Amino acid sequence: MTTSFYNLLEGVMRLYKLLPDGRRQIVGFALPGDFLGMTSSSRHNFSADAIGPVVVCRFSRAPFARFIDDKPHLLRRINELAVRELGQAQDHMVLLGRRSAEEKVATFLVGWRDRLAALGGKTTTVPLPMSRQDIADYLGLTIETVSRTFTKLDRDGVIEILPGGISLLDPARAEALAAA
Amino acid sequence: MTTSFYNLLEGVMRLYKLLPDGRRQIVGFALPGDFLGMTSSSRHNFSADAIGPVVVCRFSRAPFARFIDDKPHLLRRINELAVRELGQAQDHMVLLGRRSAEEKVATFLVGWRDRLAALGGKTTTVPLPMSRQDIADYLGLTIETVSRTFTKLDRDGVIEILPGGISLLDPARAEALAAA
DNA sequence: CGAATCGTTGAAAGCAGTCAACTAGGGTGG
DNA sequence: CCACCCTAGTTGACTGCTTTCAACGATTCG
Repeated sequence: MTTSFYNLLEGVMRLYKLLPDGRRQIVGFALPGDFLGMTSSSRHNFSADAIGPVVVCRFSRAPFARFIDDKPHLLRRINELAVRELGQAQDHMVLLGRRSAEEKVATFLVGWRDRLAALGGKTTTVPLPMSRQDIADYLGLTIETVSRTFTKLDRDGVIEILPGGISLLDPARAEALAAA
Repeated sequence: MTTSFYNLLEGVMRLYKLLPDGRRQIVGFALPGDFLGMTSSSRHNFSADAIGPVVVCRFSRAPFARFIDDKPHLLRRINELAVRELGQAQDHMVLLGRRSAEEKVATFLVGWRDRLAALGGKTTTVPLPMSRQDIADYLGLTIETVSRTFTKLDRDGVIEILPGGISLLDPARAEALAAA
């Protein structure tokens, strides 16, 4: 596995791991600006693929490592990035281990909105380029449970289901469900 | 939170996060040689405490950061550590999101045995210094489910429950359940 | 010897999973 | 143009794994 480092410039990617029997856990979604490839270096079946068209900036591993050696400043930056990702991973463990389906979905929607907002988008309408199966595999649920929970949040007036996304009708209530 | 870095020299610690309502997720156990404090720097309620007596080597954050700046070599080491932890975190996400209670417990026992073995211990008898509640909060289960699963594995001849630990009677079967 | 804590076990409930049918778009080819 | 199919998503009925509630046993400690 001669993987490389990537900088995602445009599009959305899913990062996941597979069990031998096919069960999948998506460990994260990547958005433009995200840095990929740190973790795939270590052993284990780690995969990433695009959701829709993407533009990436690819760095061969070895040359990149050499390049970094000369720039301790850059290494620090990489390190901060790894630590941030580690923190996000820990947050996600809390979600997977200790939250209900409704909390999971609400947390996902609010978090996804915030990430898109940070890239400079509107905050009420939230596009969801990934499939329900992707969301299910990210939240440790089944596709049916995700669908039912979306419907419930819609009926409750928290969100409105739109083609290709949702609208956060009641952000406060959604954030309450996501309360960390 | 002026936390510091720590190097655990002796003993066992639990690292966890709490939800506002008290739900707890243990994100990892630390053993001698483990490096703590990278993630607690970032915001969020992150806690760590000792399971039994511990000996740690403490580094104040600021001086340590300055010290590192002069040693790019050391920074690389730290970075590798962070990446390794990130990989473990991803493995644990798979466990929390996609595995059954029995698989979770078996995976935990095999993994814990391997970590102890790496520190130079026997491999058949596995001491478990943490409580059932700790194990439950690590695996995203309840204490009752953990207890029942232990009992089941015992009845099935996979393990033998001992005071303060277990014996891996059938490592092959346990590893099959933990199959990653 | 209680009192307290930890762990185990049982019975019942509930949340999410499974199985299956149905709907809605979207693309293709006749 | 429309019939057809294929995929994604929704919904329903039911199952079942894990949780919840509760009692009991074991060990420790004051």
